[in-house]
Order: sequence, then structure tokens, then C-alpha cells
Amino acid sequence: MPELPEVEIIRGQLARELRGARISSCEVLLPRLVKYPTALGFRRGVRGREVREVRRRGKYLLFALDGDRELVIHLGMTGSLLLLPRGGERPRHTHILFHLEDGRDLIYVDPRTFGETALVRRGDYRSLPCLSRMGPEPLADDFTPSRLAAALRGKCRVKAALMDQARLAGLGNIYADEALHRAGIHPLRRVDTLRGRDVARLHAAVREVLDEALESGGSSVSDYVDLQGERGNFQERHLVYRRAGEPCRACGEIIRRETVSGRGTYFCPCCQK
DNA sequence: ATAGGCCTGACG
DNA sequence: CGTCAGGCCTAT
Repeated sequence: MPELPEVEIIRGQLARELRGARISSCEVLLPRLVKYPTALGFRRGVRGREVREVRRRGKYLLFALDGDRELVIHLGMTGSLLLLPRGGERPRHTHILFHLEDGRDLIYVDPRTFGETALVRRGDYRSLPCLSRMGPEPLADDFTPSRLAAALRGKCRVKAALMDQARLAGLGNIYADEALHRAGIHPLRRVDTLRGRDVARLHAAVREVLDEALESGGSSVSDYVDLQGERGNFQERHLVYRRAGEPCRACGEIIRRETVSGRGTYFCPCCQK
């Protein structure tokens, strides 16, 4: 799935491309991807609405529509949004189409169908528990090392904490592993063993890796493409993610893979303690 | 705090 | 055939 940098790239493109665009109609080919209200209510609710603003919270895209409705899209693991001229061939795994008045279609494509959409009253996220409990945005100006320290309370493993959206918004498996390597912290470390300097390094590492990924157009490990169908380049700069058996770019030690809280976790046993 | 479920596809 | 996949939810 797109994680924070990839969703942010798509958000920026949507904001530019959809300025003032109006949805003339909507087709839902796979109704279970609509979490709220019903597929019918969703289609009726977006019809005729103008897109006023596109924001992001964690990995969620939030489209402010005229009226007081907000369209919420989460791309799951393999979702993508594509903006195409109307009437062309539909990509495989197309599940939702927003037909725009200007003749373009905004298309939601998702092979694994882990994504979700909803149409809510603005700011009312009760039907989306993860969004309603979302932790702080790591790229916000007010995200300080002490905010990160507060997010790392408890006794869980630091990798699990970084991926917990209620603690910190937007990190997934790739950027959690990459940030931990940059900070020199082992993914299995328990958060209550981290010292002030560890938290400071992790804070810097999280922001740096997200910034660099944004500059590189995001990570395209398998499915990720932007609104124009273009892949990112940051996967070429990954230091650990999916590099098991290869040498660490910092020290030459062999990168290991272990399962941590159910997710494949990549780290350098020499650089990360 | 951790496992299993949801889905399809790529790869060995 | 089995393993691995960028995430979230629900149940223990």
C-alpha cells in the first residue's frame, strides 16, 4: 500500500487536478468497498458535488465536497487512483468510478480490495475507527521529539508502536523499517528501553525518510503508482526493506528478516541495537 | 498486545 | 505447491 509519502503525493496531484471539478455520477462495481453509508447512499451523495479541497490524514485521503459531506478514501495495500479520459478501457480491478463533468473519470483500482471508502458528514469519522483515533502527523511543524516520546509510551516493541496509527499517523511497514535502520534501533526493542537520545534519533530519522521518499516520488515496491500511473523511485534507496540476504549499505553485514507483530521486518543486526 | 481474517497476484 | 505482499478490523 501507499504509506504517508505516497498518499501525500497523490493528494497533491488530486488537489491540483480536481480544483473545481464536479462529480456528475458514480459507479460502484464492488459495493463492499463502501463502508459508509451504503453503496447506494454513497453514489447518490457524491452525485453533483464539487470537490473543494483534498486533504490527507495519515494514509486517508479526505475530499471536502460542497455541502457538508466529505469523501474518504483509503487505498489499503494495493489501491490506486487514476485520472483517465472517459470511455477508455477500464483497468483490471477497477471497482469504483467517479465520472467528472469535464469528461474525465477518477477511477479506484484495487487488486486485493483491502481499501475502503466512505461518505461522511464533514469531520464525523465514527464509521472509520482508525481515522477517528489517528495519532499525530509526523511531518507537522509541532511534531517534536517529546511528541514522539509520548507516542512511544507502554511496553510494546518499537516496530509495532511506529506502525500503530493511533500512536503515529501514516507509517507502514516500509518506512517503519527504514526509519529504525537510520536511527540505529533494533525493531524488537521495547519502547520503555529507549533513552532520550534514541527518541531524538528516531524522530529525525522518521522525518528524514518521509521527506526523502516524497522527493523521490514514493516507493513502488509492487503496485504503487501515482495519479498518472507513474512509479516512484525511493525503493532503489531502501536500506533494509525487502533486502534480506543482501549486505547492509552502511556496514556490509547481511540484512535479516524476522516477523514482528505479524509483519515481515527487515533490519541490520550490526547497525541496529 | 498479539493472532487471524479479508483478497488477489507474483514468484520460486 | 508454498511463501510473501505497502493495512486495517475483530476477537482473544
